[in-house]
Amino acid sequence: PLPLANMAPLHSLLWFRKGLRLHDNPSLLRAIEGAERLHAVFCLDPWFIRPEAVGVNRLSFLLESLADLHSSLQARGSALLVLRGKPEEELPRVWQEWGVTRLCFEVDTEEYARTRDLRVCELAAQAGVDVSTCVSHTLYNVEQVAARNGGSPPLTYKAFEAVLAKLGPPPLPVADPPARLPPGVAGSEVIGYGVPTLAELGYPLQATTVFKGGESVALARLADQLSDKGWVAAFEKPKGDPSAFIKPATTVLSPHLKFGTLSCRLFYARLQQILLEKKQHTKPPVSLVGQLFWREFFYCAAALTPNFHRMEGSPICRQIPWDDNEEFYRAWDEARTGYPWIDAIMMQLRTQGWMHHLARHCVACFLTRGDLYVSWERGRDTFDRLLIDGDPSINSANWLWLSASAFFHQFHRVYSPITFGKKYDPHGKYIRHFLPVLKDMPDKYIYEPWTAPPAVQAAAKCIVGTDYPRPIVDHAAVSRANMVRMKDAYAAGRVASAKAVIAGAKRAPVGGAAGGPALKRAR
DNA sequence: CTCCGGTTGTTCGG
DNA sequence: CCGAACAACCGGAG
Repeated sequence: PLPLANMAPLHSLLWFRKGLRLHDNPSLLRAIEGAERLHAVFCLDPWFIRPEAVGVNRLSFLLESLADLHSSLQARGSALLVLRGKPEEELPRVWQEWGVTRLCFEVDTEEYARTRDLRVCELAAQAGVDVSTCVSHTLYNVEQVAARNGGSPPLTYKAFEAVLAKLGPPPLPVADPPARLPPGVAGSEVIGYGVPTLAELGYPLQATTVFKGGESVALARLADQLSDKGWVAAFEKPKGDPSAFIKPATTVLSPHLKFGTLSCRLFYARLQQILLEKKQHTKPPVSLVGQLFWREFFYCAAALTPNFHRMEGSPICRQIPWDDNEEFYRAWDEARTGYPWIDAIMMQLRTQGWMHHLARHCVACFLTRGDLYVSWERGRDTFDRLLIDGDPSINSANWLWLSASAFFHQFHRVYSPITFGKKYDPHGKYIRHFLPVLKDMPDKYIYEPWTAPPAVQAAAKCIVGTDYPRPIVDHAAVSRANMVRMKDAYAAGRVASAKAVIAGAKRAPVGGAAGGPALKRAR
């Protein structure tokens, strides 16, 4: 005889967070297994829904994604109900109101999400609601990756690739959901659960980005990007043109991967299909598959490294005494450093919420070790707010990289805010587009307008110091000085870690005393 | 300990 | 367009 509990009608609550799609959605399949009712919800958490945390472009992308998800669910006889409030309060309310017996959601490894989900799971346990989670935001389970690396996340891409080789290919996408989904709440019960407008959420301005959210858009973009198989096979990330803005040099699928409107496993599977047909193709780390692996590498490191998002207390972050220079930070943030290449990139960030990877490198290097010597955490926060693909793990990881705080340590390789962009865009089309005040500056001075003779500035209707700022620092001088400061900071770190090793050896003289190879350097 | 390789630097000389 | 010098870091392999 079946236990009585199994006889109770199964009412599933599918909680969307990332993973805003119907394709390759194992949590959705889990939720409908034997379910009499399915309630699909998204919760607008006030923690995120504030302009200081999430800019209008990313929020707009999210709302478009929710609307698209809702219409796809509607086409299957279901609906997306948008809750407003803290998940820890809203979910218990609806699972009581709707008689929910099972809660399904996708694993999210982000710091905030882990704490939130742990709390929600506790509340579910108290309420007698079963919880079921699936890994589908990443190719692999990050815990398994770390386990196969001896219990800690790999710190180099090479080591990471070696672990993936041991794990074998990632899971294939799961089947699409059926054409009809179980019913949820209906009629007057759904009133107040629609997708809100920006204004309703306290965002007075409309989005300015050209990039749109939603699973439909993501799948169309994927198909479009993969239609040129030669391009896919020849893709080499560092060879892209960061100044291309009409037709970007990369796929711009990152916001869709961030929100899960595109499954990384579907993307991976489609890439593999194409590469099988091609005799020769590029490989990780520079290929498109390599880009998915970078994403995975950074998710893994972020999920399993304590204090990953901070310098203090991080075991992998170099301790660097950055300058607390508010004016420098604000000039960078507000696109008024006086270096057109840098300011144009920051304007692209503000208007589109997306820049080419190498463009991000230039402004990140400039803010930190290259020129302004401001902490990577400040720049990270700006990116986190304004990028449409802003994802804490990947964002912090890249800032750690560019500031030579972790993963990358060749701090004497500094991007020039003048010559780097010039290589790709000698006429400054990119600068002229994002900084219209410079549109009539002659090519010769477009990257260094302060060197233009006064008559030239007057003719271009752009007087440096009045219409466009003078350079905030002398790049040649400060970058040289900063390299010395970085060298000193690294040296101080080595001294500190040597002391830590000695102290550790004194504390634990038993066991592997001779040489102590097990002792990890603490920085 | 040494040595090697590291997604994406710049500048100069040819 | 290409290689070398520049100045020199790290983690990981051996």
